[in-house]
Amino acid sequence: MNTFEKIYEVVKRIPKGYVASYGQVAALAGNRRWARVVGYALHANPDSEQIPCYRVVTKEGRVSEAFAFGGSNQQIKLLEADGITLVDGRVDMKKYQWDTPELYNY
DNA sequence: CAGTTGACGGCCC
DNA sequence: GGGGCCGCCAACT
Repeated sequence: MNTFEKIYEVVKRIPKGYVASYGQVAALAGNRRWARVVGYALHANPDSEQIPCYRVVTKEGRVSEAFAFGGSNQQIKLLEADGITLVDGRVDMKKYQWDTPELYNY
């Protein structure tokens, strides 16, 4: 399995109602230094239907402006549809960060 | 094959 | 708390 696929597998495990930071996804994918690679991988998102890349935000809870299919506006909308409240365009990481990834470590 | 790029993160002002 | 700088690693050209 290549690096991108590892990253996608992790993103797919993010539970509804939570978000994960790029660094967190990178760590779960195998290397915490892949934060930038995660961003790259999600930009190249091959399957937006199965990969909830909108649940991945920066450590500050900020969404990307170059969101693949509708801009950050669309991403915010999707997050709110998951029950996540955005304050000033940001997610409250303290509340919504995916803090139990081990429970989803199949 | 070598240099550049980027949906980032940490550290320092 | 916000802005800038540097390091990081795979993909791209």
